[in-house]
Amino acid sequence: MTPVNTSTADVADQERRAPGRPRSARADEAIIEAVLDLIAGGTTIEALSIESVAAKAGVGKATIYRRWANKEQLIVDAVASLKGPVPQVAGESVRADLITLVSAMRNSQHGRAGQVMPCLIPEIRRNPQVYERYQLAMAPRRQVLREVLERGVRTGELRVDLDIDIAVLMLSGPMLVQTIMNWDPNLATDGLAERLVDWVLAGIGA
Amino acid sequence: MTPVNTSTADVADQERRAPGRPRSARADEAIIEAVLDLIAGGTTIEALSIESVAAKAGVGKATIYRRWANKEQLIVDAVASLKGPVPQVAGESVRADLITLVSAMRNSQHGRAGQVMPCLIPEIRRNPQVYERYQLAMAPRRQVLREVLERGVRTGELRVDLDIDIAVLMLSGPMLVQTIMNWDPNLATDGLAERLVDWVLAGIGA
Amino acid sequence: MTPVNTSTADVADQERRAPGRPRSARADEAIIEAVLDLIAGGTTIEALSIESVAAKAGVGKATIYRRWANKEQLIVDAVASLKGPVPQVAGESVRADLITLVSAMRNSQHGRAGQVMPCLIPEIRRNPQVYERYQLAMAPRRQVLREVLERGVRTGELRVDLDIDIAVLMLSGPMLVQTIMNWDPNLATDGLAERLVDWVLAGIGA
Amino acid sequence: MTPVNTSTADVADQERRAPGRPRSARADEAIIEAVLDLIAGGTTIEALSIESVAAKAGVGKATIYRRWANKEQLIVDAVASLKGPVPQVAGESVRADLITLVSAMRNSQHGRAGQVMPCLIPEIRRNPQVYERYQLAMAPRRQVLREVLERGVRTGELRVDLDIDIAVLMLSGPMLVQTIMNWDPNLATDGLAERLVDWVLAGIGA
DNA sequence: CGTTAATCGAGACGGTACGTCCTGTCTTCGG
DNA sequence: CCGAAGACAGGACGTACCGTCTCGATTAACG
Repeated sequence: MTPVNTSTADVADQERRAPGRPRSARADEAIIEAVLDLIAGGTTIEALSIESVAAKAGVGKATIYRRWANKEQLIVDAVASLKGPVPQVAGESVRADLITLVSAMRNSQHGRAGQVMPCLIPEIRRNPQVYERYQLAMAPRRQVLREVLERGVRTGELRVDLDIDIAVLMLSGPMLVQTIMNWDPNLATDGLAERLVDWVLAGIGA
Repeated sequence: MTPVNTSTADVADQERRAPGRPRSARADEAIIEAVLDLIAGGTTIEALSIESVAAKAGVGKATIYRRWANKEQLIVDAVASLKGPVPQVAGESVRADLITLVSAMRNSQHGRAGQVMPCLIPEIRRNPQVYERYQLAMAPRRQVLREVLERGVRTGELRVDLDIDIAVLMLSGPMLVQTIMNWDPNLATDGLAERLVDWVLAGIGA
Repeated sequence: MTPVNTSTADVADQERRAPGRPRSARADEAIIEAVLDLIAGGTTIEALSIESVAAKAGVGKATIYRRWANKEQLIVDAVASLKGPVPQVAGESVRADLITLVSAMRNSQHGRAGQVMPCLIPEIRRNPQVYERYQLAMAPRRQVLREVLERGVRTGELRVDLDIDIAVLMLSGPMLVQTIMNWDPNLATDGLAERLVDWVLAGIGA
Repeated sequence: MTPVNTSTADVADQERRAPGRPRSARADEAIIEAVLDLIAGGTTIEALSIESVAAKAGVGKATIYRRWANKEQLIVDAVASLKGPVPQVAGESVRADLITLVSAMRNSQHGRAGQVMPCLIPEIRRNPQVYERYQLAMAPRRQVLREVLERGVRTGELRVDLDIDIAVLMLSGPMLVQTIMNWDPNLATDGLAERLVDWVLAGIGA
């Protein structure tokens, strides 16, 4: 109905520009920045009101609603905008690379991103659009992890019959539940990456 | 100030009953049922309004606020009410017991509980009270897992230098992220417990 | 749909009171007072916002909308509340009584009522409900005028074939257009009542 | 600041035309027509939005604001555009001429003009500019009435001590309040002009 | 005949108010 | 004292307009 989020970028492949005054890129930035500042400043995600975002960004409410249909869409976009760069690995030993990646996973949960992501979990479950967007943002990170594992199989550092999917899950899952939900309060996250990787490599059998 | 959650059950050890009309147990049940029905029926946790709960339960708003201080407390209690029994293990092989427990973890995420729990994650992070309550509910389940692992170390089925905390995290984390967030959409959860347990036992090193 | 303006006074003839907390009489007064104060304070009738009324009255917006469906209804009620008492006549000479009544018509257009009434004319024309209410408020005043004229006919001070309706219109119309619209800017309203009554009594024919 | 209402017509006496593209006369007409259509179509004057006018006229909002500073100015111009011709009198008897003029007053309140004029009363009271403009539009009509009355005094048809100002008010006021506000719902406006003129000529005294 | 400049339509901009909904508290009555 | 019912002050929602602005395109007269 309302042409929400039909930014000029989306029609960049067409020659013709939309009629009327084009949307302000400054407004886009100001709104996203306001969302992130407010959340980082301690505002709960459900206490985050569009009105406060508009006020903080120095923007009319309509300017927000012209771009995003609701709060969730806005927050998802805001979060997507602060995903740091995909972590790079040294490529020497598989163990070192895995530790790098698992540590990066922990670190990405600090700062602004870490405040916001857990709040999106209910939305991820319920809204397929949000879920898809989340998977899209995660894909390159997961791919790096897969490549390290595949390299390990090739170089003989890892078992030849390794199921990559399960291995990715085994390396990501524990660190995520620990950082996101503080799963085991007695477990420090500081040296956790090394311990996890070593145990995963060795297994726990006798 | 307001005697929130001072239900008759909490003062059952006292001889003296409170004066006046006792609280209706039917109201308690109706309210909890209304919350669970609404959430299972697709209502977002932040879209869940006390007014709709009161209407669905056929109860006045004050009757709810007399028992719970706010929405979160109510939801936590509602969720706590549907925790199934702590899973029992056969006690024969460690591997079989672990599979039983990890599968139980998956199954508990189906039905109404599975709909509700992920919605609490933001609350768990923010509200220490909710977090404590959640840990309390999880403790017996985790304890069963620990005991199985400890038994495995004693019987020699598991390595003697096993770090129980890490092992618990490695067994719980992957299953949780997969069931709660649908972490890897290409990964079926059906035989996942066996595969996870086997990989954890064996490790992925060459 | 919403039970607007179903105040307790309207069901006073019924024995049974409405369930729930009764509406606050203090809120009623505060709202009406706020409207009148704002208008008297120079606020245009179309610039008068429900939000400003609520703020001035120290009342939630919902408390206003619970009683009045829209701004016009509210203003009409506010105006109706400040209609002064129906003017009393001495009853000696018809001329003196007519002057009293026509002067009262002028005076009622001063102060707060005079600021508001003209603003309602568009509404009076368009909204039958508002029109009816206006006629109701005017009826007793018009009745007094009719009675003076009828008495004049009986006592022989006025012509026996006098058309009362036309006479009322002739006495009211000129004063109203002059006070409401400032019809003739060169015409003072000070001694106007006497001049009008005398000319009406005498006619302008040779 | 903004050159509002500096239409080409206003500078017609200057030799030099303004540089750039001249204003579109079609836009002027379309805007005025849109205003009148909307008001005649039942839109309240305060519900009349510039946006709806622009949409109906197929014109940009700026094209309206370039010509009129605000809504009131626009409406006043729109109303002024539909004033009919000043009524002409036969010049035979004063009574017949007065009836003609008073009837004309009634007729001018039918059609679009009659729908619009009452809506301006609040504006007339508040805005001196609007009031002046209104008086200007009324002046020629009032002048015709004055001339008939003065002629009546000269020819002896009216009393020599007639106060023309009061007489004009007495002839205009009743008809206006009756047609504009439907002052007395039991009074038909059909033969009203004759009855009013006759009563005014005769007076109501014994 | 190309420049210049004000116009056009369209529509985004920062705001304000709308009327609705919900929050957590309160105030009434009857059980 | 508890129950339902519902009013209370407050505040966010998403919509509609306000009056201003910025676009690319159009349209004359001037040079």
